[in-house]
Amino acid sequence: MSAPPPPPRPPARRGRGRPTSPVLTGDGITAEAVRLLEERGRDGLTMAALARRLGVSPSALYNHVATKQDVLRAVQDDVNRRIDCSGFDGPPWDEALARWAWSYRDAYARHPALVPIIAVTPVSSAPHTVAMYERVSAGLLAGGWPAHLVTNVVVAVESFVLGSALDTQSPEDIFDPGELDAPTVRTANAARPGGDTARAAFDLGLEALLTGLRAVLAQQGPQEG
Amino acid sequence: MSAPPPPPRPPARRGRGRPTSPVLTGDGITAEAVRLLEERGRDGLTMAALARRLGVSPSALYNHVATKQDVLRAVQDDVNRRIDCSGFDGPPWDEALARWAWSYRDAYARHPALVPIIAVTPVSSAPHTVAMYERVSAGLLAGGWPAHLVTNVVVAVESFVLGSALDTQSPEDIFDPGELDAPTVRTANAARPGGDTARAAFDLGLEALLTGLRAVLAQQGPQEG
DNA sequence: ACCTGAACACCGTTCAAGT
DNA sequence: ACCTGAACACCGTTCAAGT
Repeated sequence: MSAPPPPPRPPARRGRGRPTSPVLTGDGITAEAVRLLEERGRDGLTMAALARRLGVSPSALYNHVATKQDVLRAVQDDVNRRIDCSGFDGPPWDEALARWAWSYRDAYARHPALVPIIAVTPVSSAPHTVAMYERVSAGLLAGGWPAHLVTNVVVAVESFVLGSALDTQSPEDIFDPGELDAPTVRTANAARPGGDTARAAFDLGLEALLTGLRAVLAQQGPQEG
Repeated sequence: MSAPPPPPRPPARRGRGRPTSPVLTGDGITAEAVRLLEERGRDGLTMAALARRLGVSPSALYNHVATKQDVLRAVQDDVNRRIDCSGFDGPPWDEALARWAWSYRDAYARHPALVPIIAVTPVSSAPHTVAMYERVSAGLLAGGWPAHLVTNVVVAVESFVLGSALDTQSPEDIFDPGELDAPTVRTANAARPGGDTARAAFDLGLEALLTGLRAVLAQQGPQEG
């Protein structure tokens, strides 16, 4: 058998004979990866799929990123950039924290695949992520929190937010015991109001968490400003 | 080239000529999967690795499980079985909830790969998981919580627990801004006490959450018992 | 410097063939 | 009924070769 003719190629984007601007850039890869993740989900974001949408061969990506993990980190930073930290510029810390938490949850509800990554990824190469933490930390400090508790407050709220973001993905019947014997679970399910149940649970938990944090802060006594 | 001789095989576990008890069982696969996950982590749990440790070819597993997701679900239920719900048999609901939350967090800190799974997996084929929810729900109801809030309380605490379990996997320097400009983040990092920082954040958050939940319950007024 | 195409060492899963 | 071994359609990544 002779080799089949090469398949038709997408329109050439490169110049001929002389160096031109590169087809790919790091930012272009990140932007396309965000779209791909939103459209096709975690399993849809493959290096091959990403390359195809960029009109390039998979190996070309490796001139711009070292690994797929790199791409995910960049996507992450891009998502974090859009989280609303504006509350920390004026309103009281608890109100600001609530606004931040809602925005944070909504962002990761759209990108649940990123949850296991942010929990583990160092922040040092993610400028927008660092900027977010800077604003949140400054707001808490200005709100009267002692410096030694600031990071723990951030981590506690963040843990609740990320867990809640995962919960938004759960199917409606997740607590249906099926054939199994669980009368109280059935009772609680039946009594739970319909609608956006993940939202109701987040609302309850966030209110409780903030109430408790206010109590903790009140026990600390006034801080130096 | 002639085919190379077959490699030496592990000691035969099967009888000859007559039907014997099968090499594999669903429970045996689950138990080995738990060990593999603990020893080699998420990426170490492959169907091929699982089969090798069971002395069997990968395709043999598919006589007992439909997909790898099945294996993960069974592992999950096995992990949930060991979570401590004993508090709900006597102590007040808030104390019981705290004990449950700590035990739950510790279990998933050992199995962070399962976190994205439990958040999304229906409970109907997981008997130990249902039994856990049954005890927790009954304890909250007995503790005075109105039925329509029970599931939301469970989900809120669970979200915090699972997010915190992921946080236990974060590297020590996760908040180090590196070259980036983030003075308040630096201040907060420096003031944060060393030791088990994930534990300190969980402790703070859980205390706050429980304080807030007590306040929510107090507003509800007494319930029918 | 940046891209292509072939290749490598894996995945999870299917299926005909054996006993 | 339950296992083997070959095969399939993928992965992420590397690398020599081209311009």
